[in-house]
Amino acid sequence: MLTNKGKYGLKALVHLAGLPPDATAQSMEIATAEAIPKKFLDAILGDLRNAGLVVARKGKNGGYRLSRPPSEIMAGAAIRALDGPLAPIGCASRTRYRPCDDCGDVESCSVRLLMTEVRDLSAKLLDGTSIAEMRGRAAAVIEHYTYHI
Amino acid sequence: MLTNKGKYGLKALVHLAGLPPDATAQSMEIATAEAIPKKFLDAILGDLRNAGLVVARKGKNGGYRLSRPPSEIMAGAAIRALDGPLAPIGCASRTRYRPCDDCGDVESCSVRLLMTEVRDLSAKLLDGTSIAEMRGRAAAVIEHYTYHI
DNA sequence: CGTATTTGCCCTTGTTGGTCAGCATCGGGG
DNA sequence: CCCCGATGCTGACCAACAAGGGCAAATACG
Repeated sequence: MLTNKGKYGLKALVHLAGLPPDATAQSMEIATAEAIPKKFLDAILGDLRNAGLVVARKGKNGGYRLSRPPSEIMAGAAIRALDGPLAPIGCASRTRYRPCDDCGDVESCSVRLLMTEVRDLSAKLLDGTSIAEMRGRAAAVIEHYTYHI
Repeated sequence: MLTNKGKYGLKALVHLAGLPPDATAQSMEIATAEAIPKKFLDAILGDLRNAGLVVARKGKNGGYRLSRPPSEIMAGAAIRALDGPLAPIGCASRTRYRPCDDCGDVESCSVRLLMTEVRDLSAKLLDGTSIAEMRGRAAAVIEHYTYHI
């Protein structure tokens, strides 16, 4: 599941990707533009900073910017930083495997076998899609509208 | 995310799929065999009954059995009955669409576009995998072990 | 140097998932 | 016909997510 935390975080990253390079946006600006509760966004941007995806500058004219070009920041990395593993269940995670205490034989657990397939499909997509691509696709939809008014 | 509810429910269905046709298993038997808290399992089997996936019989020699052959019960249906929509976020669900109140334009929301892809991949897999297939794959792993002792 | 501004951190409050305990209810068999 | 054995239902309790308020810390600018 994608929690509100993950959703807001992705939106904030896409917002930052729309800024000119090396420009910063303040949390208040992002919060109003994306309709995100400001306090919650503060905590989220803090996590993204700890994960090394954004850099923050305090004081006047401070704010946040992406730590790398948006084409090098993958959606999967952001979701992992905010919501934890991509796998629908801990025992199906490859980055943060945690066995269920209720499976007798982990290797032959029918649920785990299926959920591992779900995880692999999701991870392939999310780790292969960058923030720049997310922004590009949304812009393409807008353009499609404009052409068909 | 797959909650414990969904995980336990799938395990219970796979357990029932292993019984001879028209045989019933009591919740206590399933709970001990699959290491599931009994009371929680009672509620889960109740939901699966309300969803029409299992049928229950009360009284002596009562218990639960699948309502249809296990090849006709899809994992996706069980997860939807227990954990809700397969989509990672409500606005990306096709069966139970719910708009986020924070997206201005739903159609061009970058998060929704990406999560719709995740949902489609997951749904294709989960709605295409039956309880019988889940059981079969787990059995195949066991067999693989036996051959390589 | 000091002050306004903005991030960074802690503590509190409501909502949801997970679990347990007990009581109500139904149904078959002696 | 009634009683044992099973499902079914309600309420209580604890942990995690969601969100908000207040305060400390850092930094650019006058």
